[in-house]
Amino acid sequence: MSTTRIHQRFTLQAVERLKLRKQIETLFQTGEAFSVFPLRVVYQYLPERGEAEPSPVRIGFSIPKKRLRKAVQRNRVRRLLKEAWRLQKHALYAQVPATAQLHCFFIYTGNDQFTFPDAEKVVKKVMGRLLRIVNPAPESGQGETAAGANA
RNA sequence: CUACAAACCCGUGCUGCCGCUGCUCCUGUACAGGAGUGGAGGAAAGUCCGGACAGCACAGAGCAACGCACCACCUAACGGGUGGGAUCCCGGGCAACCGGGAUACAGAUAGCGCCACAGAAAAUAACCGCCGUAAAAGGUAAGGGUGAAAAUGUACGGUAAGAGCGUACGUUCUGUAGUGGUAACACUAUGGGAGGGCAAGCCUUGCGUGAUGAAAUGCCCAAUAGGCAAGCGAUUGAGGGCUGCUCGUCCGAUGCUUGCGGGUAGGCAGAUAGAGUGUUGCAGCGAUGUAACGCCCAGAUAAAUGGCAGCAGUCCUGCAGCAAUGCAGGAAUACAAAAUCCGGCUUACAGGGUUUGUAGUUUU
RNA sequence: GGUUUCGUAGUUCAAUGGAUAGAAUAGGAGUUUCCUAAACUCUAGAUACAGGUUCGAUCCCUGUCGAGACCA
Repeated sequence: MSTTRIHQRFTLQAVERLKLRKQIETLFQTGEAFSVFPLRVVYQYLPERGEAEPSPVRIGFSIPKKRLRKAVQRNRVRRLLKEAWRLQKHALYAQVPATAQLHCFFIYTGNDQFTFPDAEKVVKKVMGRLLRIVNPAPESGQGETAAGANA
């Protein structure tokens, strides 16, 4: 299966990113969200995916112009986030079932004081939340969140 | 050599690991893997101008609106640039003049409007004064304080007192002629006229502009219904054709408008070889043009060009050294990233280089 | 990517090119009250920045900076 072929490589290819306007709009209309400063994460858990979707997760990044006016600053933050996600994504990929797909969007709400260690730390925290959403522990009540995303 | 100013140029490099993306080739299965090779800027920025390009009627006329405003040249074009003229400012010089800088530099004699306070008066002037007279009426603008600005400066004549009222020399506008210059303009001669300022108040004159912008535009695929209701209209023309109005003109009947309900919104082209760029020669004071030879130099689309580490470079500081330089330290290493593409302008910018000019110091 | 509007006290708004930029509210001090509120008195506080036109600029012009709104 294609999932296993890209399993252990630290890549971030086109099929692993959110690229379709329609997918993004449904994500923002029906998805749920939580915040881990300086990120706001919008996600949606899809229990089924088509044949043309080899990746278990599709990810998107957005840095609003409100706080970071210069394009250079926004590019810098987006690239740091992409890099941190690229190096940590396999923990999540291993937990998503082969038939499901998670759509996920990161919105940056901080200022321009942002370095690569910061990005690694915050992505690690977000990863912990997403792992509980995808694979809820039996004793916790996180299962209804995934059920709500199905509707 | 140092400091300052101006113009122009540069504005990090190498290695390792992990990634993104365009093109070519190879391997297999739509897609993936491998190899090779390209992958942000001087401002890519602000969006302030000008174009290319695109469809829109042949993109047609008038008004309105908007823009520009000394002259010539450059340019695809420009509100940009180059050279020149005029005026003003600064420095030097006794002066002629020299050097540098600035200029939205058409018109105030087309008209309207405005000019606070003060002042008699702020633009068809008359308070004091002067003349005049018995007193008035009247004449007058030399002198007076105010104010940013006060009715052409000086001299002589003239007069009751005065006044461009007259004359001369000036200031300034303008006509004509001559000389120089492509021209703006300068100089000379001569005629005529005017007398406050503001046109970045309205405006007048001359010149120019079709508006809309790649979310333009064309094509393919998917989806679909020839849906329901109301209204208008069918050559006596509903409605429309991308500028605000008018005209002209064109299209126009399975048509148009409104409401309800429903569907699609994915991809390709546009889109990266061009007013391109490097070197040398020639023409020109210069902007620039031209010839030969060489080069190919981003093309993404929820949006690539990155992350981490090491070494070096440049700069600063300290120490050693006559010097070249060496050693140590430094979170000093900027401003900022394409979004159809070009030409400008403006703004931001650590540090460095070249040339020219000015000033100072040292040596010969 | 493009179009467009606007910047005045801490805040909401005024101000034909003309003296010291005005008002409400918020702030500070005081009077009143046993204390607070209300009321009254006093007080400090601003033309986004840089040039230009003009005798004189919040106003007119130019350029920056900043804040919004709109266009599928």
